[in-house]
Amino acid sequence: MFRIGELANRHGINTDTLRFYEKHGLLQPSARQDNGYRAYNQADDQRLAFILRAKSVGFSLGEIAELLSIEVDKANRVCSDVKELVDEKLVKVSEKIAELERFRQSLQILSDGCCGGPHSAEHCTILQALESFEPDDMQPSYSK
Amino acid sequence: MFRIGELANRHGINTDTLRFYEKHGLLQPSARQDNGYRAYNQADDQRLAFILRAKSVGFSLGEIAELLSIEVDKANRVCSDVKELVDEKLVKVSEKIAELERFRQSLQILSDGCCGGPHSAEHCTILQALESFEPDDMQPSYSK
DNA sequence: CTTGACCTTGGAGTAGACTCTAAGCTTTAT
DNA sequence: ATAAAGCTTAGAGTCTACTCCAAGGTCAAG
Ligand SMILES: [Zn+2]
Ligand SMILES: [Zn+2]
Ligand SMILES: [Zn+2]
Ligand SMILES: [Zn+2]
Repeated sequence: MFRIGELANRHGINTDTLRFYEKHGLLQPSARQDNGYRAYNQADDQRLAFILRAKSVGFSLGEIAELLSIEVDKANRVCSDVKELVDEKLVKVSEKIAELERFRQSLQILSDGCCGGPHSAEHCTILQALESFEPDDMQPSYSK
Repeated sequence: MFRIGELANRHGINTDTLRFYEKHGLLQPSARQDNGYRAYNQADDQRLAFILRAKSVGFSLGEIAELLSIEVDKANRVCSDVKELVDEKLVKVSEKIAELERFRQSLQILSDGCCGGPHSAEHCTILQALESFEPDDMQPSYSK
């Protein structure tokens, strides 16, 4: 049995984070001590490890909640349930990468065109581009 | 001279967004009509276009404010001032891409290891990985 | 017995970029 | 004349993932 500080410490996180996860339904301590302190057991520790691993591969807390709900009901769930979540996330991450890649390319083009020296900004190609390019000539940001 | 609705319409944005930009110092209407309505002129229209183009290459509103402060004082600024902002952003965007690429790779490995079929989730390699692998060791269940 | 570390709670603050609401005035169309 | 559309303001709400704060209870050490 660990108290909140011990558990937080073992995982290198803040006690506030643990209370935050609790409030959002991700991790309830399995018991309370007589004095009201949260009491976490081995299973809680493993659940937290699961949460942190899922975070480390990019899942949001909301997505982790879905993953956990499958995990605790494994026996009645199938691979496709799990893989679907992973693949949906893969799509979201890939789309975000694609958007950032467009930004990167546009910024690189902007950067490459500018001398970067003590040249007056009145003729700076970066400012000129931002002043007059047509939106279609630049990669538009996608709106969700 | 345009009223707020017209300007918003011409640029495909919301009037609230225009008021928001104003409150945050990005775009002040050059005048007010007698009835108190905001009156935007051609220069305001161009400044808005600048803002939207900068947004489309990934700049945040705070960064756009910096860009604008250089733009309006072009004569006393130099290329390096401008390029510096672009290059800093390029670094930030590249870092974010790198992080997302790591997520993508981990997710891909997770996805590849799972059959995705009607197989019981009790033996799902994705759940097993999240339950027990160290984040750095995330590997497919089979080796290629 | 007091100090200090650790725990409790509810609630507020942060960042970013809007988006919406309420209450009310102005203009346009019927 | 009246209703719809558009404008005004200040301020609140949204989303994500914490992080911090205040006021106070608990516990081991000196
Ligand atoms: Zn130059
Ligand atoms: Zn330049
Ligand atoms: Zn399977
Ligand atoms: Zn599986």
